[in-house]
Amino acid sequence: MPLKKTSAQEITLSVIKTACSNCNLQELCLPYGLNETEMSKLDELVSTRRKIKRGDHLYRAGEGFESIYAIRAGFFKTDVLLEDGRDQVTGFQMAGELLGLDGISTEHHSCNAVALEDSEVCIIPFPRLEGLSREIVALQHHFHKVMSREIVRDHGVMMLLGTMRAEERLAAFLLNLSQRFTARGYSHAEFYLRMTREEIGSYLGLKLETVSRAFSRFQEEGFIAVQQKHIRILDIPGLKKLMTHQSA
Amino acid sequence: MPLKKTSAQEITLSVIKTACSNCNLQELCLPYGLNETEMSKLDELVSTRRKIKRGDHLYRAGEGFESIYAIRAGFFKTDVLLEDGRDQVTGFQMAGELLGLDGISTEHHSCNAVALEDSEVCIIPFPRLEGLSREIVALQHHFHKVMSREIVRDHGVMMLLGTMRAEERLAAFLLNLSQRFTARGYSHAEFYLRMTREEIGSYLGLKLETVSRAFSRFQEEGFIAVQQKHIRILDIPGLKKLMTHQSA
DNA sequence: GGGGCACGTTGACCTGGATCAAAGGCTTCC
DNA sequence: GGAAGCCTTTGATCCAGGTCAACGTGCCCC
Repeated sequence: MPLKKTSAQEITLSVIKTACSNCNLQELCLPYGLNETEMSKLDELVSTRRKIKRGDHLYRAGEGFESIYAIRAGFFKTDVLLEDGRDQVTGFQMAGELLGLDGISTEHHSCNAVALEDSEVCIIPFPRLEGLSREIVALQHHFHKVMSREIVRDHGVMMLLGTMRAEERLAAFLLNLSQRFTARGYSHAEFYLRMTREEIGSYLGLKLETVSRAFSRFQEEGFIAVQQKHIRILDIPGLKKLMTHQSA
Repeated sequence: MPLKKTSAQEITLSVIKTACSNCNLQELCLPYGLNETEMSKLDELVSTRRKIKRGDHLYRAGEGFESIYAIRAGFFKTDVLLEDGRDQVTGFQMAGELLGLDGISTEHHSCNAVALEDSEVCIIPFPRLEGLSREIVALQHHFHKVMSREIVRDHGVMMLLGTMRAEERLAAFLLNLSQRFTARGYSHAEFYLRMTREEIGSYLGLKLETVSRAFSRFQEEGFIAVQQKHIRILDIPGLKKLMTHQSA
C-alpha cells in the first residue's frame, strides 16, 4: 500500500497484526490445531515482535535462553562454532518455523541465529509457553511434535552428510527448499536463494567450489536454471532420480 | 546371585524393581529433579519393562508410535534407512537415555532401534507422559530439556560429519563414549565397544576400513590400546588435541 | 553513477578416504 | 569342541572432492 509511513502508523499496524489468531502462518506454526478460545490465550503470550536486519543476530551461542522465536517473515540460518574456529551451518529457517529450541537444554543458546534477509520474529517467552501448554493439551502436543520434527530433520541431515555424494546432497537441498516454499504458497519451481554458496556448502559439508560446480553441472544437464541466487527448477523427477540412483 | 531362577521369582523381582523411585539411573533419566510425591506418580506410569535380546528390534521405522522407552540396562543403536537401501546409524544409546522421541512428530517411528546387547527398557506410554507433565512442572520442564538436548547432540554430529577428518571423528567418538561411561559410574578409560567397526563407520560417515586404520594409528601413537572391542584410553589430552588441532 | 569488493565460476592439481582384495582371528552355534 | 562365518586388519590402487589460483560479475554504498 502506498501510505506514507509515520511511526505512529507503524506502531498501530504492528499492534493490530501481532496476534496468532489472524496470522496467515497459523497452519505452519505453533497455533496449529488450536480452537478460538485457545488461540486467544496464545495471543496474549505471543504479544511482542522483533525486527532483525539482514546480517544481524537474533541470538548468539552462549547467551542466556529465555524465549523461543517464531519466524513471522524472513529467512535465517543457524550455525555452530567449534573451539578451533571451524563452524557449520546447522539449518536454514523460514516463515512459520521456530528458532531457539536448542537453548532449552542448557538454558543457554548453543548456536547462532542470523537473519539472511530483513526479518521479523514473534517472541515466545518459554516459561509462559510451558505454562500455557499445561493448560492447553493441543498446544502441548503440537509443541512436542515440533521438537520431535526437528530431531527427525536432523537425522535426515546426518543421513545426507554421512552417505550422500556432493550432487545428491545439493539435489536433496534444492528439493527440500522447493517443498518448503510450496508449503508457504510460493512457487515450487522458482526462488531466490538467500544464502551464499559458502553457506550452502557449510550446511552440506562441501566446499563452495564444489557447490558451484554442482550447480553448473545441474544446469548443463537441464535440471535447473541458475543465475546467481535465482534458481528455477526444471526437472524435479530428474533431481529425485539423481538423489536415489547413484552409488551403493 | 546363585539363586535358581523360577518364573515366579523373576516376576516378583521385576515388580519390586520396576519403579523410578528406586532406580539408580534417576539422575540421568526422566525422573531427574522430581520430589517424592511426584516420583510416585511417575512410578504408576512407568510400570512395565521389556527385555530385548541382542540383535532384536525395540521398534522399527514405520511402526505406530505409542511409547517412548527409557533404557534400564543395555546398549542400543538407532538407524535410518533410505529408499535406495543405504542406511546410517544415527546414534548409540545407553542406560538412562530415552529412545523413541523421533516418533512423536508423525506418530510413527522414523528409525529402527536395535539392541546391541541383551537389554531392558522401561515403557513410558506417551499420552500418559503428556498427561502427567501437565500436572508436574518439573517433569514437563525436564522432558523438554531432554528433547532439546537431543537436538543439540544432533547438531554436534552434524558438525562432526560436516567438518571433521576421519581421525578427528573417531577421537570425538571415543571421548564421547568415555564421558558417558564415566557419568554412569564406569571407568572412563576402559570399556568394551558394543558395536562393530562397520556400525561405528556408519555413525561417523566412514567406511569400516577407515575406522580400523584409525584405531591402529591411535594405537601406534599411544593414544589408546585396542584389542578387538576392548578399548583402553591412554591419553585423553592427546585425543582432545588431535580433535581441535588439525586443519582449518 | 561509478568504484570497490564480496560473491561466484572455472581450471589444474593433489590427497584423504573409498574401494578392492586377501589373509587371519573370534565368536557362536551346533 | 570344532567348524563356519563374521569381524577385523592391512596392503594396493583409485577417484571425488578439496585446495590453490585466477578471473568474472553484479551489488551496494558512497
